[in-house]
Amino acid sequence: MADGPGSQGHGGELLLYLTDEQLRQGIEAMFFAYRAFTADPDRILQGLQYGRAHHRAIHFIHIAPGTTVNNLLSILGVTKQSLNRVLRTLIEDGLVESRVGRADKRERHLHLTEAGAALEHQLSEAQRARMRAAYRQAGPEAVAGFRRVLEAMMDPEMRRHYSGLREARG
Amino acid sequence: MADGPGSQGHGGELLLYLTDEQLRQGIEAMFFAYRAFTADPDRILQGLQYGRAHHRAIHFIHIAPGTTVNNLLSILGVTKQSLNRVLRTLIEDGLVESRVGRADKRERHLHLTEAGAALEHQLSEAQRARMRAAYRQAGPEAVAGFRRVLEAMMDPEMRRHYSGLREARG
DNA sequence: AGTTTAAGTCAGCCTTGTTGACATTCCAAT
DNA sequence: ATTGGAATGTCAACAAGGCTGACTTAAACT
Repeated sequence: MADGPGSQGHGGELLLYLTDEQLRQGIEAMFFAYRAFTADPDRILQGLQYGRAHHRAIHFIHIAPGTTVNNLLSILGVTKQSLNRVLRTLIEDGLVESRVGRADKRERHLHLTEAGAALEHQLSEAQRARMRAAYRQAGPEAVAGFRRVLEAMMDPEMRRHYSGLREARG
Repeated sequence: MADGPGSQGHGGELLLYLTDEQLRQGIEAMFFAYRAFTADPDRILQGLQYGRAHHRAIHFIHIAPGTTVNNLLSILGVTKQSLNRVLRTLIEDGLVESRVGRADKRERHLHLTEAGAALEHQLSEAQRARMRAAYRQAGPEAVAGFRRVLEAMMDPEMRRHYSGLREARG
């Protein structure tokens, strides 16, 4: 505990960044950063009838237009009952469109309407603005490290859903 | 969208890491990584009667033993009613001790009991294990960048509560 | 003495997660 | 053609953990 990260002990940086104290600081940084990261969209959604769950659904429908409910379920990691409640209000409010599948008519393919895309843009722009500012402040090398650590932290199954890898490494 | 991060266009890395697509990938990486990051403690708490709210309280009481209820409130960013519900069960279950302040008897100073410290260690070790693995995989330079970006992303008021800065820069 | 502050409590509401049971629709295999 | 299973949707009930508002108690400040 007394051995802070600034210490220039014999171990050098190669080992020092793995001390419990360093790890604890990383844990706390994740907590505070994630809180800030969700704060802006939360503020926007507060005015409407929506919450974070709606944001997540809108985001992933935007990323993967035409995705099925089942696929969205596995990405979001919630029950179909939870997702359905959210999805129903979004469809009722005309933000999301549910199209019956052609090949498999049991499936519903989800798309954003124009209004849905507009809200998506508003929400994501708020998040992008914060991330853009953080990226600018930290610099490109820090950003590369940031991404590497986050990717290493994900569960392998979740990494499958993570579109960043497809684009970045493809 | 067609311009992935791997593209070696004329802009070079100095500008390319600020494209909307890059930012979107950062946003998604935060989402999936944070989910993984909280999954392990959540699993442990599921067996007990506790949730993520209890974990947060235990964490910050561990970091700042003797902290007052009001201080904890401002760190966690919840209402006293919400915190009180959590705190009450932790005190009843003998994980947290509430001591009347000496200088100001209105204040209650919070401490973990031995049992509380044991649970804290179990929870934080699960998180440290994941972070340690990610840090190892990404390397020290990536870790430094990771921390820089997270710190830049925090709200300034939250940065006050963030103990990493005190230790790292002090 | 009167006001403010710290903490706690009660009641009620909302969002978002959970189970379990069940209906419908459709594909696919027998 | 019928049956089995998969995908979807719905109803009901429940819990965690946020929130607001109103109110009390005790202590400290002015």
